[in-house]
Amino acid sequence: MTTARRVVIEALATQGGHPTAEDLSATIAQHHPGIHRATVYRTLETLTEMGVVAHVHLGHGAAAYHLLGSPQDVAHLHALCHQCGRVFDLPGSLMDEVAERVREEIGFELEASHHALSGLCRACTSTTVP
Amino acid sequence: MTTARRVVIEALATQGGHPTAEDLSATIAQHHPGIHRATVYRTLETLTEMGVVAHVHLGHGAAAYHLLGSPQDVAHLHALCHQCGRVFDLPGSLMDEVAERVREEIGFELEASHHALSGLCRACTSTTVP
DNA sequence: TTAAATGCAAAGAATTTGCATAACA
DNA sequence: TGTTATGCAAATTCTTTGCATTTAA
Repeated sequence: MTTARRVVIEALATQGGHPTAEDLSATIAQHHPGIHRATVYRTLETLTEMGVVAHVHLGHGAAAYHLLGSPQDVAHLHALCHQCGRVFDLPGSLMDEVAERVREEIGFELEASHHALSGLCRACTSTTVP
Repeated sequence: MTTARRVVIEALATQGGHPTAEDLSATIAQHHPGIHRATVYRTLETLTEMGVVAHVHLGHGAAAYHLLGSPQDVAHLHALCHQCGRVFDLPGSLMDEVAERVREEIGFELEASHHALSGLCRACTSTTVP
């Protein structure tokens, strides 16, 4: 447990929303200028392997990191509106049946929370009417 | 309809698998060295706006492009194994119920095929047993 | 002809890597 | 003390942009 790791975990615990590696890197830079971006990336990778954090792929590959097992973690899925970019939380059980079906059919073990779903949120749906 | 667009569409029709913009760019470079990478990217964007092609976000942000309405397009979803990286096709209707539920609950219009699902494929599940 | 598309080169972002140094156990 | 992690800078990879030129309609 090094300083950098403590700081990264702290940032994950503190920062709300769905911070990307770059977001975290930026936040950390403010309070701990000494900690290099590369270290943040490497630390996130290490912590992921250790099972302490996980990430969700939102749009365009910007993965959002979060602590595992934290109070606010309570397994949930994400839906990304590709119009306004907002992220909506969905119940973690939403895909249970789908996962079950995929498991039976092709033996694929779904990790539903690892990729966001996407589409249009209510607000953008109404705006988009041509 | 310009040369570049014809070539991009041709590449999409020809190239199997789930080519990324970079993949397409590379393929095209072999047969049509004149066509610049930037043009491929721009063309893909344009064709997307025109509704001719679409892309799926697989892992790490590398979007896979495909022609819309092509015979082999028949609406389907993708599941990405994050161990071996292979992409599996799933029936397009798989998420219908989920979409319905999300629509009712938060008014979110899901586009299930726009992001891949992810998890472990059968082969990797068995290999991973520690 | 005239607007739109292209090629080029260069700029950008996000992320990774090699290596010497520093910190942890 | 001997790894392992870090800081740094530079390299990569993927993608976008400005602008002059070409092309299609």
